[in-house]
Amino acid sequence: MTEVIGRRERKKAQTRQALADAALALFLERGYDQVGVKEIADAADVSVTTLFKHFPSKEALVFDQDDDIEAALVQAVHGRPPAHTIVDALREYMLRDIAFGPDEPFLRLIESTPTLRDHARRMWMRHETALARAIAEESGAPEDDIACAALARFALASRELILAHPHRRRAAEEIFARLERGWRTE
Amino acid sequence: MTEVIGRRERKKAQTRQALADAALALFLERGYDQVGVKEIADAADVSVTTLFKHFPSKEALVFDQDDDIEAALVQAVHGRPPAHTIVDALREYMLRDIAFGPDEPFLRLIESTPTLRDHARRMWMRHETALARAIAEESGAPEDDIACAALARFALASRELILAHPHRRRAAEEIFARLERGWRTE
DNA sequence: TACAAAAGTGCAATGACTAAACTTTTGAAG
DNA sequence: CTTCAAAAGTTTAGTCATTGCACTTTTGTA
Repeated sequence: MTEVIGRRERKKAQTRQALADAALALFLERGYDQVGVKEIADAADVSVTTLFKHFPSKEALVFDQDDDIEAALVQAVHGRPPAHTIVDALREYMLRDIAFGPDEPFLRLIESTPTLRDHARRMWMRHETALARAIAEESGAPEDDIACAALARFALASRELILAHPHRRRAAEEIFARLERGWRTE
Repeated sequence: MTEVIGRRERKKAQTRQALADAALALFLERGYDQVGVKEIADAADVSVTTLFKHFPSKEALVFDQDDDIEAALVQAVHGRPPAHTIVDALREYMLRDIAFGPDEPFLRLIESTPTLRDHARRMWMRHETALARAIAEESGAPEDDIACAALARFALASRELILAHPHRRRAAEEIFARLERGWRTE
């Protein structure tokens, strides 16, 4: 019983992966709206019903690994180097995420599909409260402090802006420098 | 020919209004998801197809007068009192909008319906570029200046935050005071 | 081996939205 | 007052994502 993952879970993960892969390939090739769920299910050789057992929606097929992000985000704030401010930590997280993040064709797919754009935004904003709480803890403010909530929201909202900018590092530095000035505790 | 608006346009506006009214009444009574477009069309005594000629989507029925906002927003920045900074203008606009804005049951409807929440956010964010341009013009920055874009985005994004806060005026003042500090030109 | 849970299937339905072809209303020009 | 084209509306039939239901197959385990 050393290997907890049996054939069952492996197969499950396999079909899930097959679905995500098939979907992404088709989407990149012909565009999100030009591909039906039926086609994706066929390509992965499962039924449409099964597809929806693995993914709650068509959009979710594109954002395979939403999880982990929240933990990483909170960790970035709590585990930052001692010399760094909270805003520093947020800037560094964003830069790291963007560098190792998604490749260009993928970004273009999302950018050019309103539904996916929205879904991506939602995905990020879903972590807003968790991030706000982490910030509040670190700065000793009450849990529902409005300034902390605002900082969390603005930091997350800046992601899209940074991604859209030709020179991402510079954009991130500019934005977070201003946030730093506004949220500095003196 | 002094009155440019004929019976035609009046009738058109009438059906449009009838649809919006019927929709809102039904939504408030039974909830957004519990009302089908068919019902709304019936209540306004038109066909479903006609409904979609007037409104591009079911959600749009709730946000009847999206227009004007953008103009007001830009005007708030351009026409601000000489002593006011851009951030002052944005804060005042938000406070004014919230004060004279939508009533509580309406807000609760939107708040409690994910689809509508998203649509509202989209609605506001659609004015982001217009606002960013206005800010850039007023501060003499290049049209695509990243700091101006960020300020526009953050100001709009703060709306939801302020609305959710028990003491809205205080929340707005706190947030915009920090934006002021970050975006001050010295 | 036998059995229950999990994974998958097929089918029918719902509900938002669209296209196409057709009818009625209305504004305006002759 | 008639005529005519555009605008507003209707019907019908469809597409597409998503869900519920009843059923079969696979797989882990007692």
